Amino acid sequence: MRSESQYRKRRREVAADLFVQSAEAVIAQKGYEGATMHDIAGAAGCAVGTLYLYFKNKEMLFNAMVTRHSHAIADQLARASAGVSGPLEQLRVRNEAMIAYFNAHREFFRIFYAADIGGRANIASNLRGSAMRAYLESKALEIEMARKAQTAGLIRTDIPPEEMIEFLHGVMVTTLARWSTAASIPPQENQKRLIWSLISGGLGVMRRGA
Amino acid sequence: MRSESQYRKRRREVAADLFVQSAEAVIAQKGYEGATMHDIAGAAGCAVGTLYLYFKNKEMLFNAMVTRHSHAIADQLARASAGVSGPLEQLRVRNEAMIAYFNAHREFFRIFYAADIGGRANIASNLRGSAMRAYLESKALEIEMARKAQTAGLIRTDIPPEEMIEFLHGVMVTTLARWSTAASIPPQENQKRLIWSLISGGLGVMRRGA
Amino acid sequence: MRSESQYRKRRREVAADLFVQSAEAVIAQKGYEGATMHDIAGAAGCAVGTLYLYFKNKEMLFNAMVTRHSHAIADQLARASAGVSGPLEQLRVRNEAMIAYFNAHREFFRIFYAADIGGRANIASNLRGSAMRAYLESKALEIEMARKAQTAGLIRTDIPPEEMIEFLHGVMVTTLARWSTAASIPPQENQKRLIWSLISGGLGVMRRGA
Amino acid sequence: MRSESQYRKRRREVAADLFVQSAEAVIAQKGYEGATMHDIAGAAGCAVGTLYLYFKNKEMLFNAMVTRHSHAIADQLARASAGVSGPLEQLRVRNEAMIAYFNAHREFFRIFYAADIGGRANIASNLRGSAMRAYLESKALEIEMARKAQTAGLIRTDIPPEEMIEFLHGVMVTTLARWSTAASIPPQENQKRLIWSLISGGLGVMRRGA
DNA sequence: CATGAATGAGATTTCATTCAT
DNA sequence: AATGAATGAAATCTCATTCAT
Repeated sequence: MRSESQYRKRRREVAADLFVQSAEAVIAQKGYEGATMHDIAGAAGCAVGTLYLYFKNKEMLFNAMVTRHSHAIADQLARASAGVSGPLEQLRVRNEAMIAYFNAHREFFRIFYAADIGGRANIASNLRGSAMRAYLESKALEIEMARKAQTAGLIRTDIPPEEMIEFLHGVMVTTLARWSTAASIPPQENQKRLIWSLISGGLGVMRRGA
Repeated sequence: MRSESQYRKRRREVAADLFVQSAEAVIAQKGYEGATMHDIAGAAGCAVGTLYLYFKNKEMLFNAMVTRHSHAIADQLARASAGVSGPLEQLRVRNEAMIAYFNAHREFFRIFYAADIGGRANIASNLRGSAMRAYLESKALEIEMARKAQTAGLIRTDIPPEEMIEFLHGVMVTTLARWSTAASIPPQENQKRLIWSLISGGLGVMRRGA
Repeated sequence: MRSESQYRKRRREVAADLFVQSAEAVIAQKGYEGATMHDIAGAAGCAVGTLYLYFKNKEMLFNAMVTRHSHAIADQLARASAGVSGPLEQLRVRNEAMIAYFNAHREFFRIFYAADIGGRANIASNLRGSAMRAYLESKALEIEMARKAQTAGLIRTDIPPEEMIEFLHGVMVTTLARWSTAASIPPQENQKRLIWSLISGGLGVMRRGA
Repeated sequence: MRSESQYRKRRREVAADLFVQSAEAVIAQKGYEGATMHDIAGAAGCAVGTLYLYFKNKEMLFNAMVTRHSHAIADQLARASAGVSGPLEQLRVRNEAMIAYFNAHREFFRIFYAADIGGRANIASNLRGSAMRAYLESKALEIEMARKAQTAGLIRTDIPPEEMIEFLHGVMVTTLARWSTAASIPPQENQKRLIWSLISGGLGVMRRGA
């Protein structure tokens, strides 16, 4: 009885995952509005009606997609910075983990940034669920890291930590977004080095007296 | 005859401008797909059919919108950096001009970044017209400035100038985008100082030996 | 300007009427759920989208249909009983007017009784607008007539006037409903005589002593 | 073997009854089209597929529902009038039996009258099975009773017995239908008295000379 | 017998676009 | 030039029915 139910649950989970991935592929290519439920069903190899057995409507399917990635990313970042000491070093490895995740799920990023940055209110507003919570918690954590790094004299102190984290995300996001649509991409190690280098020192404007 | 034609052309231009602005307002609020031609006509105070006298279809109306801003921005940036000497200083004033433009046309930015960064292939691909050309020329100009700044020893040299300009744009874009949806925004002078400060020095990571 | 607007309004009214009539014909044949918007558009000789220019949705089209008839019936009955004196006589002519209306709009009746008597809560509940108001006012008027007829010693007094009017409606309704689906119908004068005869005296059960 | 089969048959009968009752409850609340097979299965505590083991499709389930009640009603009426002598008295007790049945199965009535009176052609037409036969036989019986009552001088003779029976049914049906949706209902004895009183004498219009 | 996941035809509704006035 | 009524393709979502387990 119990194991039967467990089996069912598992099967359902696997199927839902498949549908989310198909949706991802289609939406990445055609955009949210451009992707029809028929397209998605076609990509998943099922009938339209089947999608509605797993997701109440198109929006919920989209939400499920974002939620899954949000949680996965939060997990990855937490795992990456777990064994690391030093707030700046933590920020760095989190950044690298993010880049690694990006390289594994490039399609998702075009969608996410579209929704995140310019997004239509309706869609963006629906991220407020657990996905948004995970995102905000993750960000709060990093702001705390930045603050500690400032206190420890590891980074400049003339800019509030909130702005620093936003800056850090911004650099990563735009760079990844650019790569997500690019024909060729530098190897992952170079990506990490370049992005972190820019985050660390920006244009590296020389002091006049130097 | 000629002046008659000129007058006509001018009138047409003015009307088209009105429509583009109306479209901008509506699209900023409802997104590209969410904005109907009826909405836009309503906002402009004309009938739907009239829009089609000025733009072949919805996409061309969108294109016109982007094109106008692209050219306006290119103009503003060129004008700003005209009387300035020194490549780094030129980059800085261009950056400030961009921020000024943003503050004057905040609505447009949400649309543009959505289309530019994560955007639907269909729309993004349509930017290839004169808008894209203006954008690319402007970017090429700035890359050249960065290269000169490197040669002049004004900025670090371990990163190719192309990446530097992308970085510069990225920081500006994400910051402006964040502000474009924010409830309250810092005064323009602070915006300029903060953004340039981050672009110049990033997190300002301290050298160990220092 | 004014006359232009008047003309438009009139045209709209006429078109809406046509659509309502088409809807009526189709719904009478296939029932509310069975009648598709495509069917109705087909019957009206227009495209589906056109229906939505006149009615917000299927339900509002149905509502418009009922409302129009409700008002028309109330008008007819009021007109019929206007020049008549004597409460019982008034009830009789109203009854005849109803029968006349039925003969002119037989299709509508099958729909109305379905909605009125057994109807799905959703649809019935939407009759609460002006249609329901007209219906209830008309009924209240008749109850008052029945009361007066009792006071005047024209009809029996052992049954409350409310029940009498419900009875009167019931007899008329079921008889008309039966005829509305029947292959052949008695001539209108016979209809009136038969219905009123039954309403007046029922089965005419003889008193035992008689 | 035989008893085994008997047992099976009996079990099947019981299950079918349960399903019909569940369908009744759901349809009464949501209407025929509004009630989904899932709803009904849910109400019955079985899976959708199971319903299809007992009824070929939704329509047959509906038919089974009507058929069962038709037969039950016919039985009740026959039983009620069995020990009664006098055609008019038979009609009266049958009427009372009907009212009793109604009070025991109020939900069913809203459904039945909807289908019977205004009903969708598709459903109404499907009553032609044994349900319709039972109904028509019952009606024929009552027409014969009315004819006898006329011959015996118990009721008026100026109206054909067929019309009288239709009238009798009409009064009962509309009154019961009204009560089936009403918030409060008079006690059953009063129901019987009121309905029969109206059937017997209608409005009781006084002869002028009286 | 029972199950319920899967199917896909079909219904409602929207909206870019056209064209007669 | 301007209008806005009309169009109809296409999208979302529902639900009766089937069938492998």
